[in-house]
Amino acid sequence: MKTTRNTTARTAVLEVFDKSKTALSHTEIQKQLNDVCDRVTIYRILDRLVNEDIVHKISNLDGTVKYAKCNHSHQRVHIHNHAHFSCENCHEITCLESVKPSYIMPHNYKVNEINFTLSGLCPKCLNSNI
Amino acid sequence: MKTTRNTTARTAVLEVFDKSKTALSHTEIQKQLNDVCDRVTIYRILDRLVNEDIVHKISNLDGTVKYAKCNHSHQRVHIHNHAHFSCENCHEITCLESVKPSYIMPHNYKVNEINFTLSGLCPKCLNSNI
DNA sequence: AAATCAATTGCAACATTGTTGCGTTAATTT
DNA sequence: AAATTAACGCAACAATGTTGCAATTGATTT
Repeated sequence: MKTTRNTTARTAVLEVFDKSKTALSHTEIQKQLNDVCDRVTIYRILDRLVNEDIVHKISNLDGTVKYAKCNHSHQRVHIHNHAHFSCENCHEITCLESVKPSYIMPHNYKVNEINFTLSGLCPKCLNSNI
Repeated sequence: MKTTRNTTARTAVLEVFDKSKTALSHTEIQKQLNDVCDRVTIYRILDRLVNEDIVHKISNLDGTVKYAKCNHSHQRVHIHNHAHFSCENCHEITCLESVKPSYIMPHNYKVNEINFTLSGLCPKCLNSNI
């Protein structure tokens, strides 16, 4: 079977996530890593982290893709059904762990996953900007 | 001021939308158009149609972008706050006009737009596949 | 500690998707 | 029919993501 290894690049990526309170794009991670490893390696590390359920992938409204570390230390099984907030001003994406939408589906659909993204102004920009 | 023109390419794109019951990607539209116009032209037409509120743009979970014609003939003001369903099997995206999530936001956020995408199996694949 | 094995990496090359500038074409107005 | 300018085609570019392969390195075994 495949075992996963703790490489320096992987550790560096995880450290970047720990330092950040918001979700990060591949490019943002690359800039913070400052040539620790190749561009391609970051893509592969992110793929692995997503598969291992350590990081989750967020597709934003504007087509950008970001990644955030999951905080599900206490949960056995982890479902990414929380909401994300995307700020139109500073473009930061934050997880709204507490926001879980309720909805009623038509019959004959089997829902496996939901993605709920809200956009607008985050508290920081709402206060400073107006 | 800028006026919008009814060109053959634009008409052709709108016809493709009318023929389709699901949301379409740029590539899908291009294939159906069969060299009616250039690739770039399709991008520009789609941009315009989105601006004119005739078509809405859907960013999918997997990062793909699709477009669908709005049906809001009867409404004065149109808000795209309905849900979309993305089938994991056939990859079709359909608008779930009736599904509107309810949710409670933390304070200090100003929500301007929401994107609610569900994925799983659509009725067609749910019946035929299993 | 050295050998082994496979997971991981770097590099180069490629694919896809979307954008921009500019000269030309054609839809609409007069 | 002529004038105006929105829309177009083309070429070139940019961003993002993928793939193949040889070299490297982390973990395990001897």
